[in-house]
Amino acid sequence: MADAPIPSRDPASARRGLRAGRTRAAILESAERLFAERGFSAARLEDVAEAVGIRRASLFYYFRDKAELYDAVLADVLGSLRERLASVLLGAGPLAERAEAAVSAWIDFVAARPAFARLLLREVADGSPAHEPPLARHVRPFFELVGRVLAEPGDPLARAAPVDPVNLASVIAGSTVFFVAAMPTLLPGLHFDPLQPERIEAHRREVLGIARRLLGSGES
Amino acid sequence: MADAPIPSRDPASARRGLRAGRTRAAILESAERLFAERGFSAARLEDVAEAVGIRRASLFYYFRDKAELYDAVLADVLGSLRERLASVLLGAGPLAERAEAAVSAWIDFVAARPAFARLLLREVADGSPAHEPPLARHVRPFFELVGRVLAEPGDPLARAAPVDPVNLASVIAGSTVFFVAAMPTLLPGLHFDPLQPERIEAHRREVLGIARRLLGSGES
DNA sequence: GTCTATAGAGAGATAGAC
DNA sequence: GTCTATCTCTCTATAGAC
Repeated sequence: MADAPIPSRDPASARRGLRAGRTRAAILESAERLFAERGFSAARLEDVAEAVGIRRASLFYYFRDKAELYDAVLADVLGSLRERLASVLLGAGPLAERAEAAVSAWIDFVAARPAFARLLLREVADGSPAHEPPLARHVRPFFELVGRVLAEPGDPLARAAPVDPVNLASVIAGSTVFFVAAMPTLLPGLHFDPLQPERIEAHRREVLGIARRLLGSGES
Repeated sequence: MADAPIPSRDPASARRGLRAGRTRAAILESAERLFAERGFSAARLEDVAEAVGIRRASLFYYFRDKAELYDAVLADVLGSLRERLASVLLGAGPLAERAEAAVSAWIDFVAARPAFARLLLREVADGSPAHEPPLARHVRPFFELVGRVLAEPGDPLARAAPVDPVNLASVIAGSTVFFVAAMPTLLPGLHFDPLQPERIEAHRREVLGIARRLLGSGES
C-alpha cells in the first residue's frame, strides 16, 4: 500500500501532544489498511499494533475498543471524500461541468486511496436494512449534497434531467470501486494493475460516458 | 431471503441417503445466507446449525471444517452461474445477441440470488495478488469461456471489436453487484428495493447500453 | 504514554455415546 | 446421523506498574 500518510482530521488532535497525535494518526493508517484487507472481524488489533510499533494494550489508550477504532477509520476516510466532492460540486460553473468534475474527483480519490475501495465493498456487504451499518450515517450527508446540487434552480441540466440521484451515484460508485478492487484479485496471474494511468483513464472515459447518459446530456 | 431452495449439484450426493442429502443441502443454503450477510469470520457455525435445526457438532459430519463448508458454498453458487452463462454464450445465433443475452442472464441470476452479490463483494475485498482467494479458481474458467466466445471466427462482432474481456466483465459485474447489494444498505430509510421489476429493468437497460458501447456495436 | 500480565468470552473442532 | 460434553486456541479488553 503506497498511500500518502493520512493526516488526522480529528479536531481534538490539536488538544493532544504532538507525539500522541502522531501515534494516533499512525494507528488510523495501519487500521485502515488492515480493516480493508481483512475486514472488521478478521483484522487483529495485534497486527495493527505491530504495524505501528507499539503493544496491543496501548491501542486502548487512544480508542476505547475495536469498534471505536473502526468508526474513526471510517470517519477519517469518508470525511476526506466528502470534503473533496463538496468543493467540486459546490463550485462555480455550469452544473454539467461540475457533475463531471465530481465523477472525475471520485475516481481520483479511489485510485489514490485504494484501501477505501475495499472498506466500501465490506461496508456494503455488511449492511442490511435492519442493522444499519456505520457507513449509512456518513453517506446520508453526501446524498443530500448531490440532491441539493441536482435541485439547483436555473440550470438547464437540472430541469432537463429527472435523474434519480440514488441510481446515478450507485452505478458510478459501484463500477469504480469494483474496477479498482476486483481486478488484481480476480486475475492474480496477469499482474493486472488497475491503478496504471492508462487503465484509470480508460475507466474514467467509460464512467463519464455513463454519467452523461444518465444525466441526459448527450451520448458523447 | 426468499430464495428458492437450492438443489445440491454435488454429484456425490447421489451416493448419500436422501435424508442426508437434504440436510447437506439445507446446510449449504443457510451457510450461503450467513456467509453472505456476515462474512467468513463473523459468520458462526452455531447460527448455521440453528438455521438448519441441528447442533453445531453435526455440521462436521458433512464438512471437515468451516473452510470446506465455505468452499462448498462458493462452488455451488458459482457452478450454477457458470452453467447458466455457458448455455447462453455457447448457443446459436449471432455473437452480439448471445453477448447481450449473457448480460441479461447475469443480471437475472444476481437478482434471483442476491446473497451471491454479497459473497462476491466479500471475495473481492478479501483477495490480494499475494494470497489468491478461492474465488479466482472459479472465475478462471469463466474468463476462458468469454475469451473463447469473443475469439470465435467468422462473426463480424468478433473481428470488429478488440474488446478486453477483463475490462468488459469487470464493469458489468461490478455495477450489477453493487446496484443490487448496496442500495438497501446505503438507503435504509427509503425502503429502496433494487429487486423490484422496474428497478431491475432500468438497471438492465443501463448495463446493456454499457455492454453495447464496449463491444462497439453502436450507441443504442 | 507505553508496558507486562492476565482475565474472560467466544467459537472452532474433537471424543464418544446413542 | 445427530447428540452432549469438553478441549483448545485466539483475541478482546482490563489492571496496574513504570
